[in-house]
Amino acid sequence: MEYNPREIEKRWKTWWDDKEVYKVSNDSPKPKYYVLDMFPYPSGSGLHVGHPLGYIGSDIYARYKRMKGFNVLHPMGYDAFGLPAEQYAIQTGVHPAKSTAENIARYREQLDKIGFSFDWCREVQTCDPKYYKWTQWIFLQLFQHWYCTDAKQAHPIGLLVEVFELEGNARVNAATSQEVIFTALEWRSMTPKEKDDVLMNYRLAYRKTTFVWWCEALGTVLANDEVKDGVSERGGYPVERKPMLQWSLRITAYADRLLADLDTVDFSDSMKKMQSNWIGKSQGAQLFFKLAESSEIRNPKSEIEIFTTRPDTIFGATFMVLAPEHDLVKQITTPAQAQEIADYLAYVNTRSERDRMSETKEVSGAFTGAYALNPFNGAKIPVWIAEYVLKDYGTGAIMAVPADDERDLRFAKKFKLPIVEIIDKSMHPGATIEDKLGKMVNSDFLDGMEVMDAIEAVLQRIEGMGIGHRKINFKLRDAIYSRQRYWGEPFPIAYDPDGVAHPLPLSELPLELPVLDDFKPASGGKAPLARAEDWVNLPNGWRRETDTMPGFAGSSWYFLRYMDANNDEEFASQKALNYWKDVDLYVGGTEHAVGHLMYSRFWHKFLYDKGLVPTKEPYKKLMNQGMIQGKSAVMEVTMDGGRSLELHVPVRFVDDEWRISLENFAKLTHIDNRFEQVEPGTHVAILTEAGGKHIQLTQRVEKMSKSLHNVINPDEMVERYGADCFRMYEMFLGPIEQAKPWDTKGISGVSGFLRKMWGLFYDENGQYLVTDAEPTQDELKVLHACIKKVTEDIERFSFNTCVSGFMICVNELRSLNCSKRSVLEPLVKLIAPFAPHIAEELWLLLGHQTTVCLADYPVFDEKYLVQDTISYPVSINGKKRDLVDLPAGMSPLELEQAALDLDTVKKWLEGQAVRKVIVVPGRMINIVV
RNA sequence: GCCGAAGUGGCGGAAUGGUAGACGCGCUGGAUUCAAAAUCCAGUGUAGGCAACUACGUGUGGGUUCGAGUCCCACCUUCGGUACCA
Repeated sequence: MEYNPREIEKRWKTWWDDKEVYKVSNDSPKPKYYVLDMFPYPSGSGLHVGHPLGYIGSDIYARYKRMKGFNVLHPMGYDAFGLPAEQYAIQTGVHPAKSTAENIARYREQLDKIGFSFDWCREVQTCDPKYYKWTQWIFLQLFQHWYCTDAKQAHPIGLLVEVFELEGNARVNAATSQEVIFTALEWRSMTPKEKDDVLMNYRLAYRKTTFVWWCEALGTVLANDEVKDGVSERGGYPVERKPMLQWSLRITAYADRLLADLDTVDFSDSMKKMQSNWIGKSQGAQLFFKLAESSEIRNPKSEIEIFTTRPDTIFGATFMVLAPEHDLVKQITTPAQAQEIADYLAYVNTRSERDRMSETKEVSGAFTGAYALNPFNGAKIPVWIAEYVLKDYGTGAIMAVPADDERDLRFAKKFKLPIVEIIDKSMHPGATIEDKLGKMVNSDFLDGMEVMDAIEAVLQRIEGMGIGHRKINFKLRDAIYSRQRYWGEPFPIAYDPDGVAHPLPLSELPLELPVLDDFKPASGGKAPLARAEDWVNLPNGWRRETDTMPGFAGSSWYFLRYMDANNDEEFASQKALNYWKDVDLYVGGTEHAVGHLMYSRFWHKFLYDKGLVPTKEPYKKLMNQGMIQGKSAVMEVTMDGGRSLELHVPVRFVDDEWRISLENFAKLTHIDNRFEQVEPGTHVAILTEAGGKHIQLTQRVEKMSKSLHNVINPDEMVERYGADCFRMYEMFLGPIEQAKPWDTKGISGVSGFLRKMWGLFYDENGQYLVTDAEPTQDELKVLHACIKKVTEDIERFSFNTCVSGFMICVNELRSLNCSKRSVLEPLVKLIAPFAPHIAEELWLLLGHQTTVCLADYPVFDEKYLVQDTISYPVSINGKKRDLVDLPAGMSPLELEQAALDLDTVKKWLEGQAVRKVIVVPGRMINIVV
């Protein structure tokens, strides 16, 4: 009987489905283990070989844990709302629901071929109303809660209203954007709309006019992490800052906890670092600078509020800078400077974010004409505006200390502003401007103090004088939660004629998307939903919110839904939540480091505050899988006129020497119309030609992508080599967390290995070879060495070395001619997580009736690994000179003597005295001369 | 600029401070075949030598150690994150 993966794999897939082998119960005496993959967005181009890498790793681990006696939850689903389906709908008129369903079906088909042990009964699709009912519900919970910074947790908004009724907001410590203090009396006299506006400043989901990233091409607002390098992450379109009324989530309320609890989770250091940088906690002081009296200023009472981490440098503050968008700019600009400021603001407006980023060394700014007073010595300091101060960070205003800040220094030099030295760093040669080192000078009462002491001294003085206070600032900003798009969750919110936002009752959830046939954004920054007038306008005169939720809404809690995916009464039952608790192993790409992971950690903490989930963190351990890169074929062409072009040639047209024939080259115009510009020999100089019949191309390792024409389809690999082989080869490529190029050639090695393993059961004549004979010591040693290696390596997610361990084992069993049941049976169990189909088939051949997936994982026994002789390397001065087999159990002294007696050693020692001999029993012998 | 990860044969990669290059691809030679594919056997870091063997070898330069791919210091390169964060 020959190894026929196609036939075997098909049969076992059906068998697993029929027997519901992978169905998981929420009711089990076994310990739980939750293995989760980051669910995919089902794109139109299907899976390429890079996508399943993490899924295979997690599937191996899930299968391993199952055989180790755990009740393993290993689900899969789809992040199914999103822009591409909607863009596609705008272009083709195909409803996003339809194209998404088709893409999901395609993904499912591809995933099914690879033999994953997913429990598909628990599948979630974020665009399914049964699912987004609960996304909407959690949003409403956020809407109906505020964050109390005293209790360090979320409380119902009703509690806040009670306090307002009793005593106003003066003593409420909350994460809030409310700036005005009011009394109980003032509260009670507010109109409903005014009250709603106040409460909005406290809600965890709130509506506010904010400067947002507006993307004209996509017709929507984007979140910070959806904007990369000044363009939209999806599509690469330009974006601009624009003030708009938007829903936001107050993630900043949880900044401190999101940072602190990183210590409790098992993420890589780099991942933790990325998150803590994103949160960006800094300690300093918030303080106020009064404006100098002047009849030219419209509002001389104003103060400028600043944030600084270096209050000690205040005597070196020779000017102040406001962000161009700062509210005070209009009020304080003097008539004499009005034109200059207007010109500068106009200039800032023309600058795209990309311009701003590309020239960070170039400073620009304008003088407002106003002066502020140094609160300590009353010195008059000019107030400027400049691009380098950001509206969203701190208070949008700074005191500029050119002597101690590089940017301030550049600015001072350019605009000829004074520079006052305040820190003597002569004691610390090599210290940089950022180092908090040196002695204070020219600084009044701080003179002579070390920087660290001066910071504390000035903080105490500031608080004593009542001009400011200590403050912790975060870089993290609230997450913009509105998208002016169709294909997302509708907000379960309606506005009354006064514009007060009202939540929909639970009984009206899910609020389903209305059916539309035109998905283009409506005019004026309005979402497509505004077109569905019957849906928007309610009988009582209220209007529905027409924005939809962003991509991260559905993905912020999906891991909880898997625990109880078909529950219509709750997002998941408390019983299920308390059984599964949290994700033990989460596998996914690094690209979600700051987006998805932060949002879902935030939602989880909120649900924890509400007592709805039992754990503070959703993910115990995070594994990052590396990218599988493609090899693309690049043709560099120089057009007439010297313009050069880089074209990606589809790799299927490329031969082994990375060339393309002229014949195939001619076909390329049908694939990419850019090739129409390129005609060989005529108006194009092609880089290298080989023999006149081919064009030589350059190989480049880069991201696998449709546009680079270097995609390898997993279906083809499975079709040709089988799923088991594909799974093992993906693992064999290298460490799972590293990026590595795909090379189809190498797969034959794994394919040969599987056939060799099969060959232990059947010879080439189809003769069944397995016997019940007693295994020899050598055979048991080979087996147990493999059990030990594989088990240890699975535990540390080193799947590539597991595969080579299997290869070594099978090679050795072959050379021992071993086909004994007592050796092969454990081997089949051992390999089952990696190659489940062939394992089931061989398990059946060995006479078992039940699935190998639930067999006990083999345990290695040290006693088979003890060696009679040990092969000792003998070194002289650390250089290996000989190798000698010596009986195990020799004493160090005996080993030393045995080494010194060797001929090689004698030869090398000739004429030299032995100074020392180092013996590590079981390891090595080193002779020092 | 800052933060993080990584630099090992022709290639993917392996190596608790203790035999560098496991395993696989590729390549070379041989067996089988009319031939090819497939399969099997042997070899394969570089240089010199018929060989035994010798020298050199883990990005570069130093250091610690009996012994360094692994630890420490400085630098170079690549990749990822971040970007005027006060």
